[in-house]
Amino acid sequence: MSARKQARNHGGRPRDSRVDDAIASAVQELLAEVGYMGLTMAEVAARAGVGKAAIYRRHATKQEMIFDVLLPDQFLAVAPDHGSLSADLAAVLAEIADSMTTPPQGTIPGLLADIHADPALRDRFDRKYLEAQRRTLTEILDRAAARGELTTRPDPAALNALLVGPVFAWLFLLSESPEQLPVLTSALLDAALALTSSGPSGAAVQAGAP
Amino acid sequence: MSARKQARNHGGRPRDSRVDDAIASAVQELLAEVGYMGLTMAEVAARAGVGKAAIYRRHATKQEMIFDVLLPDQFLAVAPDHGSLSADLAAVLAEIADSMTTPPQGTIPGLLADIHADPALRDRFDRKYLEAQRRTLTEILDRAAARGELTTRPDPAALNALLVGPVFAWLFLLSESPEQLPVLTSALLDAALALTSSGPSGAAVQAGAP
Amino acid sequence: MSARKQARNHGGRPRDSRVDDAIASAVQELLAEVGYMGLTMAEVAARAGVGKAAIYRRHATKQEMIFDVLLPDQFLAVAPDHGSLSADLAAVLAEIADSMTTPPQGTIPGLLADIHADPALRDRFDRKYLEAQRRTLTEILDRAAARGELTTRPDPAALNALLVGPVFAWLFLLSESPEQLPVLTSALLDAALALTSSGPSGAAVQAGAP
Amino acid sequence: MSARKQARNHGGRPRDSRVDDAIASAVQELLAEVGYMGLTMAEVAARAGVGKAAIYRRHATKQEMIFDVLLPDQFLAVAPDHGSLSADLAAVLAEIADSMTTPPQGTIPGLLADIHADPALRDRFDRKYLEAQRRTLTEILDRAAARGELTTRPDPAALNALLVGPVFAWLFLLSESPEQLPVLTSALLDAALALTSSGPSGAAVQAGAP
DNA sequence: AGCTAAGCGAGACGGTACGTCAAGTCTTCAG
DNA sequence: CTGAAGACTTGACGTACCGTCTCGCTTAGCT
Repeated sequence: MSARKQARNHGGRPRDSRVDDAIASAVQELLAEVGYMGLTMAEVAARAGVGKAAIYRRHATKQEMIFDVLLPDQFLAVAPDHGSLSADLAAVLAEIADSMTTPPQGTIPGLLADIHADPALRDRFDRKYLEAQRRTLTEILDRAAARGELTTRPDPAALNALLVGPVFAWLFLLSESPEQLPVLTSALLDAALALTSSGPSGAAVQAGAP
Repeated sequence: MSARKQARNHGGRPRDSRVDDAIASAVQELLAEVGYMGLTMAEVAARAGVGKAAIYRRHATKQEMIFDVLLPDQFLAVAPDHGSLSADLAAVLAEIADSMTTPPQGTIPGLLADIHADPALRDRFDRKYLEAQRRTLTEILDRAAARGELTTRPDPAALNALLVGPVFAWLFLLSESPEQLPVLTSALLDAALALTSSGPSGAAVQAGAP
Repeated sequence: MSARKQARNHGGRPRDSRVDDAIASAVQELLAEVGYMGLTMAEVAARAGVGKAAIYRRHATKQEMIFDVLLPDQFLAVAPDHGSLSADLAAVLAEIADSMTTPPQGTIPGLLADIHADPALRDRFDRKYLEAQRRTLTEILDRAAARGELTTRPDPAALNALLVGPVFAWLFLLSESPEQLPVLTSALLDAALALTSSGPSGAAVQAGAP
Repeated sequence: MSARKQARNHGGRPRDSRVDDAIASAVQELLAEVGYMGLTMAEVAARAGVGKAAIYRRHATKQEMIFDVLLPDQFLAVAPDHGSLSADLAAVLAEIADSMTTPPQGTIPGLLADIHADPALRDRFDRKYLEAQRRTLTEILDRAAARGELTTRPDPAALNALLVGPVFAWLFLLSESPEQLPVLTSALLDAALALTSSGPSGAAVQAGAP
């Protein structure tokens, strides 16, 4: 996935997959030790017991390297049927929370900034994540519609933002403790479900016109 | 607010306030032109027609400078009574959306990363923003309670995350267009209000046990 | 002489001449310790207690730095009258020998290679050295002609090559000991004077046609 | 001559002599195109249609490779009797001039620098060239002495330096045109012969004491 | 009015990381 | 074992930026 172009399986020494692993491990360790900004390519190379050239052969820039290492290839790729809309959304929410709490502390904001700074990275992020996420949510909504659980069908992007955003905000904007995440997620689930059972701003209209 | 220590009112030439303005303008312009990562102190100084020392006399680091320039001193500081919980939340939401769309494109993620990288900046962010935000939300909830609009009182942090998170996600995680923000905010308002009128996980329980 | 452009004596912090000296000393020391090829900019900077940028502000490349440091500004610039052609030539020869034995062992061949590899350096070498050398030799020949010491006026370039070449060859092609240089120079002086007192290839003609 | 160790004539595939030629040609071409410093092993291999390993199997280092390719195996090895000292020296001079003008422009200074930087190369240079050169010059002087052409027998090293040095200087120190070399060599021959017919510093003494 | 401390633009300074590139070694597959 | 291909480690290069310091000058405000 990170390989720029896997050499035509003809001549030449093949890439050593142990090098990929060593780089990934070194990045993970160093991110945990020195943080996102403190990470240097020289240190990654040294820690991995690898030359800098071997890194740049795999990742065009430091930012791409971190991106490749931190972001797992599968993300919200599967949407197993849990039997109800509520259970499906809870599963999605759990996976979102997981993907934001597993990387070393403080790397997500750095990564996000780099993604916004580099169009190439942004494209890759889009194709790798957002697409899968959109697909999964659509599937879940389709199933719920088939079950007759939906009064109204919410905008997929809005639902996506509603699920991902608060978790991100809890962790990185409000700096609330990850352990207290359940406080958020249970409330969040209610809120999300509310979107599926009432008119598309009905509450607001009612509340705004007493 | 940005002055590190206003000179002992004794002798010496006073700070030139035109310098502060020139720096702020240069930062704004350059952020728009070259992006967050492309900003250099030398260029800011040159654009502002100012020496680098004059900048560092006012801001301890590059990150602090951007922080000082981008973040307005007032943010959610006031919570005028709009007559109903729904209207109050709508106002808050509007202010949040505004604060995230006015800075030059792509600066918010960079700023957030820097805030997470520097404890000093994080402290300032906390005191300047989160505190005011918490206070404002509490006030609004108090008023709503007094009006009898609350069935249950939601966790303030969760409500905060629910309001701020989706807007942030819409703009910076999903890269949806700022013009389409109303699509999100109207749905979001419904969802937020849902938290105030039903049991703390009632919907989930009901949906989970048909 | 090495300064690229001495800042208009207007604003800005002036160059610190101690930095120039520190660089020159470091280069000299390191050339003696690790040789021409073993010299690295990082080590020069470290030894001089100076940032690399300070070096590159003064010298465009590593090669130029060595050139600037090794080649004294004055070389064969003066041609004091020693009273006779022979004495003048002996003085020139002594200065040539001196300029080739004072730099750290083995730096001259490296420097010469770099001069041939870089047109810019070649130009500077030309203007700085060859010109002065030509001028000086011409002067000496003029004086000798005025004294009536010249039967024939030799080609200046040929005389130049005849004086410089053997010393260079002795030291760097044949690797003979510098202490034995007098063995060469005394013979060389005879040979050079021979060019001034006989017809232009007269000896060859005589020898070739006995 | 260039092979490091010819494989034990035991089993295995024999060296392909076409590879040697391809390497030599590639080096010659590339030296002419990109110069001494611009030459890279990767490019040599590519141009020769050969793997880098095949080069290193034949030459221990880049410097040795160039040395092996540029320096012909025979150099001043033979000293055919031309009938007179003058003619013999003229022949030697011609061969010297030839050996310095045939390699691609500017490679000689680079090669010389490398020889001084690497003791192993220096040894090979010594044994391959200087020895043969000394032997040849001694032979010529012996013949001249037998013919009675020598008033005094000059130091062989000094004579060597006197012959080689000016040619080198003309081409690589003064950057005079190779076409004009005859201007130098004719004068040079006179000067060299002067050493053989007068006292070892007689002219200098005479000139110095009028 | 003069003194003085601080401000000011300019830019050199030490330091540190980046990404590139070359040398020489090693590893695969094919013959 | 030779050969081509190319990945590997090592380490220098030259660039860029940060935050500090130094220069010569200007500008208030206290005495």
